[in-house]
Amino acid sequence: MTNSDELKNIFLFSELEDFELENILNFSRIKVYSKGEIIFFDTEPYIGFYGIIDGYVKIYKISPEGREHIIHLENSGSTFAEIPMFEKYLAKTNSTHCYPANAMSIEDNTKVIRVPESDFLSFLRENPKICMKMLCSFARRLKFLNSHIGSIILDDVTKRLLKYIVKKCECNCTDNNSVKECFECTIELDISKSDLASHLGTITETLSRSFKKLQNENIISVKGKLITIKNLTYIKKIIK
Amino acid sequence: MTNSDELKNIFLFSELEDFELENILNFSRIKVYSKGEIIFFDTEPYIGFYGIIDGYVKIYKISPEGREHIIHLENSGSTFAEIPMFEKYLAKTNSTHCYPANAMSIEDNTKVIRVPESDFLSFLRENPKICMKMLCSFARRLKFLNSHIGSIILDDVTKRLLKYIVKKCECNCTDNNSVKECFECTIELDISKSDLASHLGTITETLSRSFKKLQNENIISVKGKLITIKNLTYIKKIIK
DNA sequence: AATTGTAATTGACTTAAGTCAAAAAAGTTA
DNA sequence: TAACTTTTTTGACTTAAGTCAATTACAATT
Repeated sequence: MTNSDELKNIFLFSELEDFELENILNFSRIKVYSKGEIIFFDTEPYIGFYGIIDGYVKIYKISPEGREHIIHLENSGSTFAEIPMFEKYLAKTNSTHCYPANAMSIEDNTKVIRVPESDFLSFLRENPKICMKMLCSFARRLKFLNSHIGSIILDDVTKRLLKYIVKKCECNCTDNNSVKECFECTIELDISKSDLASHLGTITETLSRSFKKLQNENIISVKGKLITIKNLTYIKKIIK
Repeated sequence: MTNSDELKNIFLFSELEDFELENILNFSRIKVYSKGEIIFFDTEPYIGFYGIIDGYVKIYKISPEGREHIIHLENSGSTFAEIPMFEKYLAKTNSTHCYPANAMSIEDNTKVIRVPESDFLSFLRENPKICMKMLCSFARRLKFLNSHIGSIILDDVTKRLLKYIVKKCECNCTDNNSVKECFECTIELDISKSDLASHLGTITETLSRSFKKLQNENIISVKGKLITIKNLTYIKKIIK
Protein backbone atom coordinates (compact mmCIF):
# COMPACT_ATOMS: atom_id res chain seq x y z
CA MET A 1 0.00 0.00 0.00
CA THR A 2 1.13 3.49 -0.75
CA ASN A 3 0.79 5.83 2.16
CA SER A 4 1.85 9.37 2.73
CA ASP A 5 5.01 8.23 4.50
CA GLU A 6 6.38 6.89 1.25
CA LEU A 7 5.94 10.29 -0.32
CA LYS A 8 8.17 11.82 2.30
CA ASN A 9 11.08 10.03 0.65
CA ILE A 10 10.65 12.44 -2.21
CA PHE A 11 12.76 15.53 -1.48
CA LEU A 12 10.13 17.91 -2.81
CA PHE A 13 7.49 16.55 -0.45
CA SER A 14 9.70 15.82 2.54
CA GLU A 15 8.60 18.75 4.65
CA LEU A 16 4.90 18.65 3.94
CA GLU A 17 2.27 17.90 6.59
CA ASP A 18 0.35 14.64 6.45
CA PHE A 19 -2.88 16.31 5.36
CA GLU A 20 -1.04 17.97 2.47
CA LEU A 21 0.44 14.67 1.40
CA GLU A 22 -3.00 13.06 1.51
CA ASN A 23 -4.22 15.89 -0.65
CA ILE A 24 -1.49 15.28 -3.23
CA LEU A 25 -2.17 11.54 -3.18
CA ASN A 26 -5.82 12.26 -3.90
CA PHE A 27 -5.19 13.93 -7.22
CA SER A 28 -2.12 11.88 -8.26
CA ARG A 29 -1.49 8.38 -9.57
CA ILE A 30 1.04 5.81 -8.42
CA LYS A 31 2.46 3.28 -10.87
CA VAL A 32 5.11 0.59 -10.80
CA TYR A 33 7.30 -0.03 -13.85
CA SER A 34 9.57 -2.91 -14.65
CA LYS A 35 13.03 -2.50 -16.12
CA GLY A 36 12.99 -1.17 -19.67
CA GLU A 37 9.42 0.12 -19.57
CA ILE A 38 8.73 3.54 -21.04
CA ILE A 39 7.25 6.09 -18.64
CA PHE A 40 6.66 8.67 -21.35
CA PHE A 41 7.81 9.60 -24.86
CA ASP A 42 8.71 13.11 -25.95
CA THR A 43 5.78 13.00 -28.32
CA GLU A 44 3.13 12.60 -25.63
CA PRO A 45 1.03 15.49 -24.36
CA TYR A 46 2.05 16.72 -20.93
CA ILE A 47 -0.15 15.51 -18.09
CA GLY A 48 2.02 16.14 -15.06
CA PHE A 49 5.40 15.68 -13.47
CA TYR A 50 6.78 12.60 -11.72
CA GLY A 51 8.35 11.74 -8.39
CA ILE A 52 10.38 8.59 -7.82
CA ILE A 53 9.27 6.74 -4.67
CA ASP A 54 11.67 3.92 -5.40
CA GLY A 55 13.80 2.85 -8.36
CA TYR A 56 15.86 4.29 -11.20
CA VAL A 57 14.81 6.34 -14.22
CA LYS A 58 16.65 7.65 -17.26
CA ILE A 59 15.57 10.79 -19.10
CA TYR A 60 16.94 10.74 -22.62
CA LYS A 61 16.80 12.02 -26.17
CA ILE A 62 17.24 10.13 -29.42
CA SER A 63 18.92 11.83 -32.38
CA PRO A 64 17.46 11.42 -35.88
CA GLU A 65 20.34 9.00 -36.55
CA GLY A 66 19.23 6.87 -33.61
CA ARG A 67 21.92 7.76 -31.11
CA GLU A 68 20.72 8.04 -27.53
CA HIS A 69 21.75 10.66 -25.03
CA ILE A 70 20.82 10.43 -21.37
CA ILE A 71 20.26 13.92 -19.97
CA HIS A 72 19.43 12.83 -16.45
CA LEU A 73 19.70 9.72 -14.35
CA GLU A 74 17.38 10.02 -11.40
CA ASN A 75 16.71 7.70 -8.48
CA SER A 76 14.57 7.48 -5.35
CA GLY A 77 13.63 10.86 -3.95
CA SER A 78 13.97 12.80 -7.20
CA THR A 79 11.33 14.43 -9.31
CA PHE A 80 11.41 14.90 -13.09
CA ALA A 81 9.51 16.49 -15.97
CA GLU A 82 8.55 19.60 -14.01
CA ILE A 83 9.61 22.05 -16.71
CA PRO A 84 6.50 21.91 -18.95
CA MET A 85 4.40 22.68 -15.89
CA PHE A 86 5.93 26.16 -15.83
CA GLU A 87 5.65 26.57 -19.57
CA LYS A 88 1.95 25.88 -19.25
CA TYR A 89 1.78 28.28 -16.33
CA LEU A 90 3.39 31.03 -18.41
CA ALA A 91 1.41 30.35 -21.58
CA LYS A 92 -1.56 32.66 -21.90
CA THR A 93 -3.45 30.35 -24.22
CA ASN A 94 -4.44 26.83 -23.27
CA SER A 95 -1.91 25.34 -25.67
CA THR A 96 -0.76 21.73 -25.52
CA HIS A 97 2.74 20.94 -24.37
CA CYS A 98 4.73 17.76 -24.77
CA TYR A 99 7.18 15.99 -22.52
CA PRO A 100 10.63 17.44 -23.23
CA ALA A 101 12.36 14.05 -23.51
CA ASN A 102 11.76 10.32 -23.11
CA ALA A 103 11.72 8.60 -19.73
CA MET A 104 12.38 4.92 -19.07
CA SER A 105 12.53 2.82 -15.94
CA ILE A 106 15.95 1.14 -15.76
CA GLU A 107 15.31 -0.95 -12.66
CA ASP A 108 12.59 -3.44 -11.82
CA ASN A 109 9.81 -2.27 -9.52
CA THR A 110 10.44 1.39 -10.12
CA LYS A 111 7.59 3.07 -8.26
CA VAL A 112 6.64 6.57 -9.36
CA ILE A 113 3.93 9.08 -8.62
CA ARG A 114 2.51 11.24 -11.39
CA VAL A 115 1.27 14.60 -10.18
CA PRO A 116 -1.08 16.49 -12.55
CA GLU A 117 0.31 19.94 -13.17
CA SER A 118 -2.89 21.96 -12.79
CA ASP A 119 -3.72 20.66 -9.31
CA PHE A 120 -0.14 21.03 -8.23
CA LEU A 121 0.26 24.56 -9.57
CA SER A 122 -2.55 25.87 -7.40
CA PHE A 123 -0.99 24.05 -4.48
CA LEU A 124 2.42 25.54 -5.27
CA ARG A 125 1.16 29.10 -5.55
CA GLU A 126 -0.16 29.06 -2.00
CA ASN A 127 2.82 27.35 -0.49
CA PRO A 128 6.14 29.22 -0.32
CA LYS A 129 7.74 26.36 1.56
CA ILE A 130 7.34 23.91 -1.26
CA CYS A 131 8.34 26.63 -3.72
CA MET A 132 11.63 26.90 -1.91
CA LYS A 133 12.05 23.13 -2.06
CA MET A 134 11.48 23.14 -5.76
CA LEU A 135 13.83 26.08 -6.28
CA CYS A 136 16.51 24.16 -4.42
CA SER A 137 16.08 21.08 -6.56
CA PHE A 138 16.08 23.18 -9.74
CA ALA A 139 19.24 24.89 -8.53
CA ARG A 140 20.87 21.52 -7.93
CA ARG A 141 19.94 20.36 -11.40
CA LEU A 142 21.13 23.58 -13.03
CA LYS A 143 24.43 23.22 -11.24
CA PHE A 144 24.79 19.68 -12.50
CA LEU A 145 23.95 20.63 -16.08
CA ASN A 146 26.30 23.60 -16.03
CA SER A 147 29.24 21.50 -14.98
CA HIS A 148 28.21 18.58 -17.18
CA ILE A 149 28.02 20.75 -20.27
CA GLY A 150 31.38 22.28 -19.51
CA SER A 151 32.84 18.84 -19.02
CA ILE A 152 31.49 17.61 -22.36
CA ILE A 153 33.06 20.52 -24.21
CA LEU A 154 36.34 20.88 -22.39
CA ASP A 155 37.18 17.33 -21.22
CA ASP A 156 37.81 14.16 -23.18
CA VAL A 157 35.79 10.99 -22.53
CA THR A 158 38.38 9.47 -20.19
CA LYS A 159 38.34 12.54 -17.97
CA ARG A 160 34.54 12.59 -17.92
CA LEU A 161 34.50 8.95 -16.91
CA LEU A 162 37.02 9.59 -14.18
CA LYS A 163 34.96 12.50 -12.86
CA TYR A 164 31.89 10.26 -12.79
CA ILE A 165 33.70 7.56 -10.82
CA VAL A 166 35.21 10.03 -8.39
CA LYS A 167 31.81 11.57 -7.72
CA LYS A 168 30.36 8.14 -6.94
CA CYS A 169 33.29 7.42 -4.63
CA GLU A 170 32.75 10.70 -2.82
CA CYS A 171 29.14 9.76 -2.14
CA ASN A 172 30.36 6.41 -0.87
CA CYS A 173 33.00 7.90 1.37
CA THR A 174 30.67 10.39 3.01
CA ASP A 175 28.94 9.18 6.18
CA ASN A 176 26.55 11.50 7.97
CA ASN A 177 28.21 14.62 6.65
CA SER A 178 31.67 13.68 7.81
CA VAL A 179 33.99 13.02 4.91
CA LYS A 180 36.30 10.11 5.50
CA GLU A 181 39.65 10.43 3.77
CA CYS A 182 39.61 7.54 1.35
CA PHE A 183 42.77 6.40 -0.30
CA GLU A 184 41.37 3.40 -2.10
CA CYS A 185 37.68 3.21 -2.86
CA THR A 186 35.47 0.65 -4.56
CA ILE A 187 32.09 1.36 -6.09
CA GLU A 188 29.55 -0.80 -7.87
CA LEU A 189 28.09 0.55 -11.10
CA ASP A 190 24.32 0.72 -10.65
CA ILE A 191 23.64 1.27 -14.34
CA SER A 192 24.68 -0.58 -17.50
CA LYS A 193 27.82 0.47 -19.31
CA SER A 194 25.80 1.43 -22.37
CA ASP A 195 23.67 3.75 -20.22
CA LEU A 196 26.81 5.16 -18.67
CA ALA A 197 28.23 5.78 -22.13
CA SER A 198 25.22 7.69 -23.35
CA HIS A 199 25.09 9.61 -20.08
CA LEU A 200 28.71 10.67 -20.60
CA GLY A 201 27.85 11.72 -24.13
CA THR A 202 29.67 8.92 -25.92
CA ILE A 203 29.15 5.35 -27.17
CA THR A 204 29.90 1.96 -25.60
CA GLU A 205 33.00 1.28 -27.69
CA THR A 206 34.65 4.53 -26.69
CA LEU A 207 33.69 4.05 -23.03
CA SER A 208 35.19 0.58 -23.10
CA ARG A 209 38.45 2.00 -24.42
CA SER A 210 38.45 4.66 -21.74
CA PHE A 211 38.05 2.04 -19.02
CA LYS A 212 40.97 0.17 -20.56
CA LYS A 213 43.11 3.29 -20.66
CA LEU A 214 42.50 4.08 -16.99
CA GLN A 215 43.38 0.50 -16.11
CA ASN A 216 46.56 0.55 -18.18
CA GLU A 217 47.59 3.74 -16.44
CA ASN A 218 46.96 1.91 -13.15
CA ILE A 219 44.45 4.50 -11.98
CA ILE A 220 41.54 2.12 -11.55
CA SER A 221 40.81 -1.58 -11.65
CA VAL A 222 37.61 -2.99 -13.10
CA LYS A 223 36.03 -6.34 -12.24
CA GLY A 224 32.63 -6.50 -13.90
CA LYS A 225 30.53 -3.85 -12.25
CA LEU A 226 33.06 -3.26 -9.48
CA ILE A 227 35.43 -0.36 -9.95
CA THR A 228 38.28 0.35 -7.58
CA ILE A 229 40.02 3.66 -7.68
CA LYS A 230 43.59 3.38 -6.46
CA ASN A 231 44.52 6.77 -5.08
CA LEU A 232 41.41 8.88 -4.65
CA THR A 233 43.17 11.78 -2.92
CA TYR A 234 45.63 12.11 -5.79
CA ILE A 235 43.04 11.64 -8.54
CA LYS A 236 40.80 14.30 -7.07
CA LYS A 237 43.61 16.79 -7.54
CA ILE A 238 44.41 15.98 -11.16
CA ILE A 239 40.82 16.08 -12.46
CA LYS A 240 40.16 19.59 -11.16
CA MET B 1 19.37 57.80 -11.76
CA THR B 2 18.20 54.31 -11.04
CA ASN B 3 14.62 54.13 -10.00
CA SER B 4 12.31 51.27 -9.31
CA ASP B 5 10.88 51.47 -12.82
CA GLU B 6 14.15 50.29 -14.27
CA LEU B 7 13.99 47.21 -12.08
CA LYS B 8 10.68 46.25 -13.64
CA ASN B 9 12.56 45.46 -16.84
CA ILE B 10 14.00 42.51 -14.98
CA PHE B 11 11.63 39.56 -15.44
CA LEU B 12 12.04 38.37 -11.86
CA PHE B 13 10.97 41.74 -10.47
CA SER B 14 8.39 42.66 -13.11
CA GLU B 15 5.31 42.00 -11.00
CA LEU B 16 6.52 43.47 -7.73
CA GLU B 17 4.91 46.52 -6.11
CA ASP B 18 6.85 49.77 -5.95
CA PHE B 19 7.45 49.51 -2.22
CA GLU B 20 8.92 46.05 -2.69
CA LEU B 21 11.22 47.32 -5.44
CA GLU B 22 12.34 50.18 -3.19
CA ASN B 23 13.05 47.62 -0.53
CA ILE B 24 15.23 45.57 -2.91
CA LEU B 25 17.02 48.71 -4.09
CA ASN B 26 17.80 49.53 -0.48
CA PHE B 27 19.83 46.40 0.14
CA SER B 28 21.29 46.02 -3.38
CA ARG B 29 23.98 47.73 -5.43
CA ILE B 30 23.84 49.00 -8.99
CA LYS B 31 26.97 49.07 -11.13
CA VAL B 32 27.79 49.88 -14.74
CA TYR B 33 30.45 47.89 -16.58
CA SER B 34 32.17 48.61 -19.84
CA LYS B 35 32.79 45.98 -22.49
CA GLY B 36 35.28 43.35 -21.41
CA GLU B 37 35.07 44.10 -17.70
CA ILE B 38 34.85 41.16 -15.31
CA ILE B 39 31.78 41.08 -13.08
CA PHE B 40 33.01 38.13 -11.04
CA PHE B 41 35.50 35.26 -11.20
CA ASP B 42 34.68 31.69 -10.21
CA THR B 43 37.21 32.02 -7.42
CA GLU B 44 35.41 34.84 -5.62
CA PRO B 45 33.23 34.26 -2.55
CA TYR B 46 29.53 34.48 -3.28
CA ILE B 47 27.90 37.74 -2.24
CA GLY B 48 24.66 37.67 -4.20
CA PHE B 49 23.02 37.20 -7.57
CA TYR B 50 22.76 39.70 -10.42
CA GLY B 51 20.04 41.18 -12.58
CA ILE B 52 20.74 42.85 -15.91
CA ILE B 53 19.01 46.23 -16.17
CA ASP B 54 20.63 46.87 -19.52
CA GLY B 55 23.42 45.29 -21.54
CA TYR B 56 24.94 41.93 -22.34
CA VAL B 57 26.78 39.46 -20.11
CA LYS B 58 28.57 36.18 -20.73
CA ILE B 59 28.84 33.46 -18.09
CA TYR B 60 31.77 31.20 -18.89
CA LYS B 61 34.29 28.64 -17.74
CA ILE B 62 37.95 28.32 -18.64
CA SER B 63 39.52 24.88 -18.96
CA PRO B 64 42.97 24.20 -17.47
CA GLU B 65 44.29 24.34 -21.07
CA GLY B 66 42.89 27.84 -21.43
CA ARG B 67 39.91 27.11 -23.67
CA GLU B 68 36.81 29.14 -22.91
CA HIS B 69 33.26 27.87 -22.86
CA ILE B 70 30.29 30.21 -22.57
CA ILE B 71 27.52 28.53 -20.60
CA HIS B 72 25.06 31.39 -20.82
CA LEU B 73 24.64 34.59 -22.77
CA GLU B 74 22.24 36.85 -20.93
CA ASN B 75 20.87 40.27 -21.77
CA SER B 76 18.52 42.90 -20.37
CA GLY B 77 15.84 41.46 -18.13
CA SER B 78 17.74 38.32 -17.13
CA THR B 79 19.18 37.34 -13.80
CA PHE B 80 22.25 35.18 -13.21
CA ALA B 81 24.28 33.52 -10.45
CA GLU B 82 21.25 32.56 -8.39
CA ILE B 83 22.33 28.96 -7.84
CA PRO B 84 24.76 29.46 -4.94
CA MET B 85 22.01 31.32 -3.10
CA PHE B 86 20.13 28.04 -2.77
CA GLU B 87 23.23 26.10 -1.92
CA LYS B 88 23.78 28.50 0.94
CA TYR B 89 20.13 28.15 1.91
CA LEU B 90 20.45 24.36 2.06
CA ALA B 91 23.81 24.29 3.81
CA LYS B 92 23.46 23.80 7.54
CA THR B 93 26.81 25.30 8.37
CA ASN B 94 27.78 28.84 7.45
CA SER B 95 30.20 27.64 4.81
CA THR B 96 31.59 29.89 2.09
CA HIS B 97 30.47 29.39 -1.48
CA CYS B 98 32.04 30.67 -4.66
CA TYR B 99 30.55 31.90 -7.90
CA PRO B 100 30.03 28.86 -10.16
CA ALA B 101 31.62 30.45 -13.25
CA ASN B 102 33.10 33.71 -14.51
CA ALA B 103 30.95 36.61 -15.69
CA MET B 104 32.02 39.36 -18.08
CA SER B 105 30.22 42.32 -19.57
CA ILE B 106 30.39 42.08 -23.37
CA GLU B 107 28.76 45.40 -24.16
CA ASP B 108 29.55 48.95 -23.06
CA ASN B 109 27.37 50.46 -20.35
CA THR B 110 26.10 47.14 -19.11
CA LYS B 111 24.08 48.08 -16.03
CA VAL B 112 23.54 45.39 -13.43
CA ILE B 113 22.09 45.12 -9.95
CA ARG B 114 23.69 42.86 -7.36
CA VAL B 115 21.22 41.52 -4.82
CA PRO B 116 22.75 40.08 -1.60
CA GLU B 117 21.48 36.56 -1.13
CA SER B 118 20.65 36.70 2.57
CA ASP B 119 18.33 39.71 2.29
CA PHE B 120 16.71 38.28 -0.80
CA LEU B 121 16.17 34.83 0.68
CA SER B 122 14.05 36.18 3.50
CA PHE B 123 12.13 38.20 0.95
CA LEU B 124 11.67 35.11 -1.24
CA ARG B 125 10.42 32.91 1.58
CA GLU B 126 7.54 35.24 2.30
CA ASN B 127 6.59 35.84 -1.30
CA PRO B 128 5.13 32.96 -3.34
CA LYS B 129 4.60 35.24 -6.32
CA ILE B 130 8.27 35.93 -6.78
CA CYS B 131 9.02 32.27 -6.07
CA MET B 132 6.85 31.38 -9.04
CA LYS B 133 8.69 33.93 -11.16
CA MET B 134 12.00 32.44 -10.24
CA LEU B 135 10.76 28.91 -10.83
CA CYS B 136 9.66 29.96 -14.31
CA SER B 137 13.02 31.45 -15.15
CA PHE B 138 14.81 28.38 -13.77
CA ALA B 139 12.54 26.20 -15.87
CA ARG B 140 13.36 28.24 -18.97
CA ARG B 141 17.05 27.90 -18.29
CA LEU B 142 16.81 24.17 -17.62
CA LYS B 143 14.97 23.73 -20.88
CA PHE B 144 17.67 25.63 -22.73
CA LEU B 145 20.46 23.62 -21.12
CA ASN B 146 18.72 20.31 -21.78
CA SER B 147 18.39 21.01 -25.47
CA HIS B 148 21.82 22.64 -25.68
CA ILE B 149 23.54 19.65 -24.12
CA GLY B 150 21.70 17.29 -26.44
CA SER B 151 22.71 19.40 -29.38
CA ILE B 152 26.36 19.39 -28.39
CA ILE B 153 26.41 15.61 -28.18
CA LEU B 154 24.20 14.68 -31.09
CA ASP B 155 24.72 17.49 -33.63
CA ASP B 156 27.84 18.65 -35.45
CA VAL B 157 29.03 22.26 -35.26
CA THR B 158 27.33 23.29 -38.51
CA LYS B 159 23.95 22.07 -37.29
CA ARG B 160 24.41 23.81 -33.96
CA LEU B 161 25.24 27.03 -35.76
CA LEU B 162 22.20 26.67 -37.98
CA LYS B 163 19.98 26.07 -34.94
CA TYR B 164 21.36 29.21 -33.34
CA ILE B 165 20.66 31.30 -36.43
CA VAL B 166 17.17 29.89 -36.86
CA LYS B 167 16.33 30.65 -33.24
CA LYS B 168 17.44 34.26 -33.70
CA CYS B 169 15.37 34.50 -36.86
CA GLU B 170 12.32 33.16 -35.05
CA CYS B 171 12.67 35.87 -32.41
CA ASN B 172 12.93 38.39 -35.24
CA CYS B 173 9.91 37.07 -37.06
CA THR B 174 7.66 37.07 -34.01
CA ASP B 175 5.68 40.24 -33.36
CA ASN B 176 3.32 40.42 -30.41
CA ASN B 177 2.81 36.68 -30.25
CA SER B 178 1.78 36.34 -33.88
CA VAL B 179 4.30 34.40 -35.88
CA LYS B 180 4.84 35.80 -39.36
CA GLU B 181 5.75 33.18 -41.92
CA CYS B 182 9.21 34.28 -42.98
CA PHE B 183 10.78 32.89 -46.10
CA GLU B 184 13.94 34.95 -46.10
CA CYS B 185 15.19 36.45 -42.88
CA THR B 186 18.18 38.60 -41.97
CA ILE B 187 19.62 38.92 -38.49
CA GLU B 188 22.52 40.88 -37.10
CA LEU B 189 24.91 39.04 -34.80
CA ASP B 190 24.95 40.89 -31.49
CA ILE B 191 28.03 39.06 -30.20
CA SER B 192 31.51 38.50 -31.60
CA LYS B 193 32.18 35.38 -33.63
CA SER B 194 34.68 34.17 -31.06
CA ASP B 195 32.01 34.44 -28.36
CA LEU B 196 29.58 32.64 -30.63
CA ALA B 197 32.13 29.88 -31.17
CA SER B 198 32.70 29.29 -27.49
CA HIS B 199 28.97 29.44 -26.87
CA LEU B 200 28.43 26.71 -29.46
CA GLY B 201 31.16 24.67 -27.82
CA THR B 202 33.78 25.08 -30.51
CA ILE B 203 36.61 27.40 -31.60
CA THR B 204 36.72 30.34 -34.01
CA GLU B 205 38.45 28.41 -36.82
CA THR B 206 35.83 25.69 -36.85
CA LEU B 207 32.99 28.21 -36.66
CA SER B 208 34.48 30.09 -39.58
CA ARG B 209 34.53 26.88 -41.62
CA SER B 210 30.94 26.15 -40.67
CA PHE B 211 29.85 29.58 -41.87
CA LYS B 212 31.66 28.89 -45.12
CA LYS B 213 30.01 25.51 -45.51
CA LEU B 214 26.51 26.93 -45.03
CA GLN B 215 27.29 29.61 -47.59
CA ASN B 216 28.65 27.11 -50.10
CA GLU B 217 25.48 25.06 -49.72
CA ASN B 218 23.58 28.27 -50.40
CA ILE B 219 21.67 28.04 -47.12
CA ILE B 220 22.80 31.39 -45.74
CA SER B 221 24.70 34.44 -46.86
CA VAL B 222 27.05 36.31 -44.54
CA LYS B 223 28.06 39.97 -44.85
CA GLY B 224 30.06 40.91 -41.79
CA LYS B 225 27.65 40.68 -38.87
CA LEU B 226 24.62 40.35 -41.13
CA ILE B 227 23.38 36.83 -41.78
CA THR B 228 20.59 36.09 -44.21
CA ILE B 229 18.87 32.74 -44.16
CA LYS B 230 17.47 31.87 -47.56
CA ASN B 231 14.55 29.54 -46.93
CA LEU B 232 13.60 29.62 -43.28
CA THR B 233 10.52 27.43 -43.63
CA TYR B 234 12.53 24.69 -45.31
CA ILE B 235 15.50 24.97 -42.94
CA LYS B 236 13.29 24.70 -39.90
CA LYS B 237 12.17 21.30 -41.12
CA ILE B 238 15.61 19.85 -41.78
CA ILE B 239 17.18 20.83 -38.45
CA LYS B 240 14.49 19.10 -36.39
C1' DA C 1 45.98 58.11 -44.42
C1' DA C 2 49.06 55.71 -41.58
C1' DT C 3 49.63 52.95 -37.52
C1' DT C 4 48.40 49.69 -34.41
C1' DG C 5 45.74 46.18 -32.45
C1' DT C 6 42.08 42.88 -32.55
C1' DA C 7 39.13 39.65 -34.87
C1' DA C 8 38.32 36.45 -38.50
C1' DT C 9 39.80 33.45 -42.14
C1' DT C 10 42.54 29.99 -44.46
C1' DG C 11 45.72 26.06 -45.02
C1' DA C 12 48.31 22.01 -43.47
C1' DC C 13 48.45 18.76 -40.10
C1' DT C 14 47.00 15.81 -35.97
C1' DT C 15 44.02 13.43 -33.04
C1' DA C 16 40.02 11.97 -30.38
C1' DA C 17 36.26 9.69 -31.04
C1' DG C 18 32.83 7.83 -34.18
C1' DT C 19 31.46 3.73 -37.57
C1' DC C 20 31.25 -0.91 -38.86
C1' DA C 21 32.04 -5.69 -38.12
C1' DA C 22 33.28 -9.47 -35.48
C1' DA C 23 34.53 -11.86 -31.24
C1' DA C 24 34.23 -12.55 -26.37
C1' DA C 25 31.96 -12.31 -22.00
C1' DA C 26 28.05 -12.19 -19.13
C1' DG C 27 23.34 -13.04 -18.11
C1' DT C 28 18.93 -15.60 -18.89
C1' DT C 29 15.94 -19.41 -19.84
C1' DA C 30 14.82 -23.95 -20.77
C1' DT D 1 24.67 -27.59 -18.86
C1' DA D 2 23.33 -26.23 -23.21
C1' DA D 3 21.24 -22.78 -26.07
C1' DC D 4 20.20 -18.35 -26.64
C1' DT D 5 20.19 -13.40 -26.01
C1' DT D 6 22.24 -9.30 -24.62
C1' DT D 7 26.08 -6.63 -23.32
C1' DT D 8 30.76 -5.55 -23.64
C1' DT D 9 35.17 -5.65 -25.80
C1' DT D 10 38.45 -5.47 -29.60
C1' DG D 11 40.29 -4.28 -34.18
C1' DA D 12 40.52 -1.68 -38.53
C1' DC D 13 39.09 2.28 -40.62
C1' DT D 14 37.05 7.12 -41.23
C1' DT D 15 35.96 11.64 -40.09
C1' DA D 16 34.86 15.86 -37.58
C1' DA D 17 36.98 19.02 -35.29
C1' DG D 18 41.07 20.62 -32.79
C1' DT D 19 46.12 22.69 -33.13
C1' DC D 20 49.48 25.60 -35.00
C1' DA D 21 50.99 29.10 -38.02
C1' DA D 22 50.31 32.56 -41.29
C1' DT D 23 47.44 35.79 -43.69
C1' DT D 24 43.72 38.86 -44.32
C1' DA D 25 40.10 41.88 -42.86
C1' DC D 26 38.27 45.15 -39.84
C1' DA D 27 38.21 48.76 -36.28
C1' DA D 28 40.13 52.31 -33.48
C1' DT D 29 43.21 56.07 -32.59
C1' DT D 30 46.14 59.57 -33.69
